[in-house]
Amino acid sequence: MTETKTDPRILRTRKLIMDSFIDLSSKKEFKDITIKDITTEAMINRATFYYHFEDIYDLLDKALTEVLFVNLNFEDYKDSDFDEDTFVRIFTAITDFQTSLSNRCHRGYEDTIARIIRDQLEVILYSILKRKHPSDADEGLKLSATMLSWGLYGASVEWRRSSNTVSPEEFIKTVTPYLD
Amino acid sequence: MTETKTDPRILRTRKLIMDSFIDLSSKKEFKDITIKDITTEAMINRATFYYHFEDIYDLLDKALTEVLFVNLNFEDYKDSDFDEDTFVRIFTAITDFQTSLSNRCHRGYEDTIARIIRDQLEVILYSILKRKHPSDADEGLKLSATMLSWGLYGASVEWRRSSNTVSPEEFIKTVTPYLD
DNA sequence: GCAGAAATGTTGGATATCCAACACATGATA
DNA sequence: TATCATGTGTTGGATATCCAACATTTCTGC
Repeated sequence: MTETKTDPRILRTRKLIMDSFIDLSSKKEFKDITIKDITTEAMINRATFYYHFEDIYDLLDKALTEVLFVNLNFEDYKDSDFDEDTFVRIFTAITDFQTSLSNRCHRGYEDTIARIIRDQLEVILYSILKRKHPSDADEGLKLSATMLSWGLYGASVEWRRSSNTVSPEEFIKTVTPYLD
Repeated sequence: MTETKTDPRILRTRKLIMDSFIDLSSKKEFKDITIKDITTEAMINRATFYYHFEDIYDLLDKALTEVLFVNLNFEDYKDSDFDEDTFVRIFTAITDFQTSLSNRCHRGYEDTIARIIRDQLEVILYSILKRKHPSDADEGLKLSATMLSWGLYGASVEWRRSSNTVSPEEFIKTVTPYLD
């Protein structure tokens, strides 16, 4: 393991910035949030922001990735099998994430959000597949993970379109019988 | 004015420490809270704690002073006269403060808390008296402030003893007619 | 009582953060 | 167009914070 622990100041500052950003984004449109707004709320210097993030889009990216990662709560089932329960939990995490975002104001960044969701899914799905088929070629596993992540994301879009007529659990369970 | 603005890192760190302490003190007895607990929660190094506070008693003192200061909300009436309304508001702030403390676990530190309350009151009362009688001797004003602060604190003890049979407002209004 | 563990304080060198200043871009106003 | 205000991004020197190590005190179990 390349375990090189990061300076706690870095963790703390990133957390302060991300928390402030998430907090602000529930009060303002993303386009109206300035870097000064964020650093003021976070009680850190503006220069320090640039020590951690390229720009505000980089922050958007990393903050959403972080939130989704927490939502997915990977630790809970990283050792479990690729069963229906795991599948349902992942799907529910996605829909929860999107619901929480719809309360904030990220209009115009749907494509960014979609990419973040698929990227995170891909990483997780690959690690599960890899454990199930340790000896298989990486290319095949990676492509499977990619396709599954697109599929899951697509399903979440479809679920949103059906506007809550059925719970995420019910929704995804209608397809799990066809997966193995 | 000797306005020398303090480094924002200092303000931020003190806030992190105090907030963590206040948070912890709602979950544990004061005597069971260690400095490591606080610094872990605050995400700061233990050595940094000692950069800001002598020890945990110093923190208790400063944290309670800060909370009481916020409760008193001095800015709101620092320009107002020493009328009944001001008097009632100060008294209410004290009882609110003590009520909030009774939910936390500071048993055994009643004397410390009492001293903090009187000290804060004294500062505020003196500034109000000084504005009302700018030309009077400081000794007299200071002694008046001291006596008033002891009196107000004593009234709050008496009010707590009467265990909520009457609101703080009603309680203190019964004596205001005798003050001028 | 005694030994081990855990908490308190302290220190010097390493590093993240701050500040002030700067150049540049953007948008509003006249 | 020109001007002013506001936001973005960058830099070098100053400073708060971190770390690891240490000595000391206080707690805990036997």
